[in-house]
Amino acid sequence: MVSIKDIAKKAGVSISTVSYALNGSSKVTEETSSRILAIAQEMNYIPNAAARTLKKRESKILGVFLTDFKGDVYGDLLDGMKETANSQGYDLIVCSGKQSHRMLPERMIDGAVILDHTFTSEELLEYAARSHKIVVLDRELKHKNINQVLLDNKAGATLATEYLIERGHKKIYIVTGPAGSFDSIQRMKAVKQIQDRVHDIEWIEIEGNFKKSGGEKAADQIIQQYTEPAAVFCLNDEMAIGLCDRIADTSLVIGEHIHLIGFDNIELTRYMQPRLATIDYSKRKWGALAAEQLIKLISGEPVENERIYVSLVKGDSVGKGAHSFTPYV
Amino acid sequence: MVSIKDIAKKAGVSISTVSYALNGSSKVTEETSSRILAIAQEMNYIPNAAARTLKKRESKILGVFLTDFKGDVYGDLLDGMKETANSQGYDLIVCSGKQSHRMLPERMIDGAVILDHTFTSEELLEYAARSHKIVVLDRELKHKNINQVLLDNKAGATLATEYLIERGHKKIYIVTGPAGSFDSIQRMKAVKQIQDRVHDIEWIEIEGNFKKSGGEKAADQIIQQYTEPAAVFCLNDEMAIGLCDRIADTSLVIGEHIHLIGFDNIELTRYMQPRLATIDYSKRKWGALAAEQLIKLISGEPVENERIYVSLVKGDSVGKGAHSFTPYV
DNA sequence: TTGTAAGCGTTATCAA
DNA sequence: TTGATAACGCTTACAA
Repeated sequence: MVSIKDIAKKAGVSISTVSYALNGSSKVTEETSSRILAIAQEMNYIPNAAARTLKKRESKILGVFLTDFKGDVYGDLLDGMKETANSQGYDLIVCSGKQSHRMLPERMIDGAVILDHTFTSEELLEYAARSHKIVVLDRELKHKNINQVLLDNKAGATLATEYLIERGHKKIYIVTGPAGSFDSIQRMKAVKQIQDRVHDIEWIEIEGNFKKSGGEKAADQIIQQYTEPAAVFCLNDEMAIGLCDRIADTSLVIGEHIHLIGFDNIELTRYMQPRLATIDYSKRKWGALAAEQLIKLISGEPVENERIYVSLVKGDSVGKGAHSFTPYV
Repeated sequence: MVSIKDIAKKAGVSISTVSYALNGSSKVTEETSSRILAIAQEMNYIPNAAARTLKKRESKILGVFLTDFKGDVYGDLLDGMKETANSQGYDLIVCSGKQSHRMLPERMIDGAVILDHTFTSEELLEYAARSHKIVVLDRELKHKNINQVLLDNKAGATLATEYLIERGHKKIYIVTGPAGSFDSIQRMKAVKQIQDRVHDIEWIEIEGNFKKSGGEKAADQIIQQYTEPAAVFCLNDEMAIGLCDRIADTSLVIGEHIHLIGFDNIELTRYMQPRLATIDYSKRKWGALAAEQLIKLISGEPVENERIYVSLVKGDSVGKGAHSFTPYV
């Protein structure tokens, strides 16, 4: 491995001169600088990241932490993050799993974006207390080293629920996320506000898990209880897909007997028959904003918590209900 | 930031004793060791990765490089890789984009898995020459520091093509990948072998790009030329999906007028109407094997190139052709 | 069993 | 404009 020491020897200068030349400092003459650069090139010199990180106390790397690599939500989110990070001179790495948490406290990365419930909030606060910079996408956390970029869950859940009501449905199932999930809790809050306001509707809550299996289990219950058309708000698309799968095995038809809306507008929903109604938001923007906030945090700029806006995507998975002649306004 | 120096001072021992204790060496007495450990705990000590990496000349991190984060193929592949890596004491990070290439030569990671055509083969050989360890998933490359874990593309393409022929189709479109793609070239080789063998079939090749847009463009051509039912082998599922999208806008029906098979068996195909016929392989196993081979390479164990086997997934996207009464055997 | 000290490859301060 | 030199935080001979 060739180091600046080797270059210095070959060029007949000191290592500090080499370092300056390599870093484009104006302290060395154009002449020596270009001579050193040429030698470095010739010797196939490549700097050592660990040494640089150790000395400079920064790696210029941002880490994103995901619960797993499977989620369909992530593609655009990560691309948005990468683009922003790269444009500001940072590299982005994606990590998953308990083992990888160490990257942050061990200072392998300069900051972290969290979309991963395997981090407890206490853990994150601990890192923040050690002055590590963090952007959370999946919870609320107040600390000067932590910034939030959250979905407008409440607006989304309100849009979805009101859409079902507007379409004349009077029996509405809500399939929730797993118990502790922030997104699920937020979305449920919005649903409950509507429940308090609108009284002529039968509400049935089913605990889900944000995974396909949760939708399948919910479907089983709904099928078993089926007496008349009903609407279902799955708090994410993946469960809606699981639910569809299971319904497809019966004589019930989505959009006719079961009226379904999801949340996330993942790619797959576009290919469902009928098209799944859902809540959309720009995943790319979400990622870009998260990276931007993190970099600001790192450079000590002041940051405000941010919010990602959502919109309703209509779809034939929600048909007209028996009571659509008395629309809710 | 608390370092072993601080611990040493507080414990009244030397830094080397602290280091030994922290690393569980049997060179220090149980007594001092536990005292040191307690102090470290109390001081919230966390080791510095850069320093350790610099000194030990290894990071215990494996990198995977992907062309982009969007691909639908990656979830299980990465999970398989992560699982194997973690079980062997390595962390896994996922990188994408030209900028991130430096991770390997700058020794941030101990080795790389490549599924990313933004790396040229020359570039990879250069890294290998610098003794960096690499596993390639998307090309053939011969070097003692490079190992291949490749799909059995030829077997897959043969299965797919023969399936179309068996079902009695006499006019077969092939939609290829982008010009330089290794997978595309390999798959085409298998197709061409069949072309040489089976003569009563009309073959039409369309250049694609392995993306949805390629399938859409191919569809346009096929629709325009349409006179009688035809079969199409899209060299990957994504193009098959794009093709379906476009066909859906016409009066032609998949499985009746257009008989379609893809390659990859991505998640989405299961939700298509009708089910897309395709070629399946275990993405999880692929990832696991890649990680395993990379770790062997790093530890200096001998490795052989590996192959991932594939199988045919039938689907109603391929109906019977007019000539199915004379099956090809 | 513990301590001393060298060194991993950089950056950066201070003198020359 | 350049050079000596001291860190950065850690591991690991070798000495005590």
